This record gives sequence, structure tokens and C-alpha cells, in this order.
Amino acid sequence: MFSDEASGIKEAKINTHLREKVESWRKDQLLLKQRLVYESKIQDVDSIRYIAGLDISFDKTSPKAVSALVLYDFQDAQVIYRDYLEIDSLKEEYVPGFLSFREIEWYLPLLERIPQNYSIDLIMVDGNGTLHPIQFGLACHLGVLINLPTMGVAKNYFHCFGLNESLDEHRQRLSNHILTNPSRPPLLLHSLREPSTILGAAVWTRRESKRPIYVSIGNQLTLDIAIQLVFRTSGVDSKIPEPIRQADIFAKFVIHERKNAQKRG
DNA sequence: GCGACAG
DNA sequence: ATCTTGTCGC
Repeated sequence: MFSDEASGIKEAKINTHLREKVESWRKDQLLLKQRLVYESKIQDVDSIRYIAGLDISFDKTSPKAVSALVLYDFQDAQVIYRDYLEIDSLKEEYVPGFLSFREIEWYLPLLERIPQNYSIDLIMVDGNGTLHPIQFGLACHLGVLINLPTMGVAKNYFHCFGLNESLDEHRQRLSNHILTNPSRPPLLLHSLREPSTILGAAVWTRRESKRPIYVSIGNQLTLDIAIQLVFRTSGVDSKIPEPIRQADIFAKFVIHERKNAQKRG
């Protein structure tokens, strides 16, 4: 049969194509990384007013998706604005280490059409900033493109081979940290190659949850401020900071609404 | 050479 | 990301 051979060739072509794409993405990351601003534009958490939260949710049964943006008023602790974008199909696949190339294009239009009367102080994204194989995750990429303070919050540990410990070592370190420190203070995650480089932090924002969230900076922000912010925007209903959580809830809501509309029409 | 892997 | 309920371990 030819089919095995044919699919093998097809696979090879896909892999070659993907490899070339990833190579070019890597070059882009290295170039853009030079434009990262490590100096903090935020000196004090209490000077923050408007936080933008971003997320994408997917339809289970189709390639469709929805990206969402919420504006969270940090002073009043409430959402004051929502917007979304319906996506027929994401153009890029998910490749670990290159999430930004898949998602950013669906965030930019939402950021651009925020009414002028709101000036964004900070953007929170679902994913990592400097906790990344070359310390240039989604939060960094977005921050550089729109020149604003950004930070990343991930629900799962991103294993950065060569930079961090293995997954097993990480898990050991987490449980060790919890045992040693019952109050569960943030655990700083540093590069193994350069221990002086802090990549991010595992943060327990609620006593109830065993698993931490992973916080890292994107642009124009210190990790210290980012961690403070995470504590002050989460805890009551969820371990996830409200701006991101509300964006997630809203995106899922839009997806379900569209399904109901489909039924009727 | 393969491993491991944010969303 | 998404399918999904209860249940095993540090």
C-alpha cells in the first residue's frame, strides 16, 4: 500500500514546514527581546487603576474560538468594560515556547479599540512572561508590541529544559517548600545556569489550593510588583487573578451564547 | 537521538 | 485549550 509511505512523506513535509516556521519565530523572539524594558513603570501597586485581562476560549466541537478582553478597575475591584472577537479558526498551531505567535493577533484588535477615556496601567495575560525557554513568553512579546507594562500568569508549570529543573525536581521542590513553609510564601524560580536570574515565582494565592499559579513579568514591571498584584486581585472566589479570570469567564460565555443563537437561527 | 511542554 | 467525577497521595 502506498498510504503509509504517502502519509510518511506528508508528515515529513509538515515537520519541515513547522521546523522552518519555528526557526523564524525564534529569530523574531530574539530580535523583539532586545526591546524589552526591564525598568519598572509602576513604582507602587496602589498607583494602578485599570488592568486589562486577556484570554482565549475554544469551542469543543469546531475550530472556532473567542478572544476576550476585560477592563478591571483595581481601585473599585470590578469589571467596567468587556469586549470580544469571534475567531473562525486560529491561524497558527500551538507550539510550546511560541504561544504568542498563535494568540497575540487576536488580542491586538481588542486592545486597540479600548475607548480613549481609559488609560491602561497594566495588562495581564494567560501564560508566561520571562518564565520561558529564552525568557520571552507571551507577556513579554505583547508588552514590547504595545509598549505597556505586562505580566503573565500561568496555571501550569512550563518546563523550561536547561533553564529550570526537570518536572519531577520541580514537583519535589514545591512540596518541600510547602512542608518547610506552612504559610506558603511565593517560591522564586531561578535559572539553573545563572542562579542570579529570577525567571518567575510560584505563588499560592489561596490556602485551599495545593497547586500554585506561576507569575512572571512581561514588560516594564518588577516581579515584586507582579506578585503583590496577584495577591491583591485574587483569593475570594479563585486563586486566579480577577482580570484574567473574568476574561476567561466572558470568553466562555460568548461561546455558549453563540451556540444558543445557532440553535434558534 | 529523544526527552518535556504555557495555551 | 477541551472531554469530565470522584478520589489517591504528600
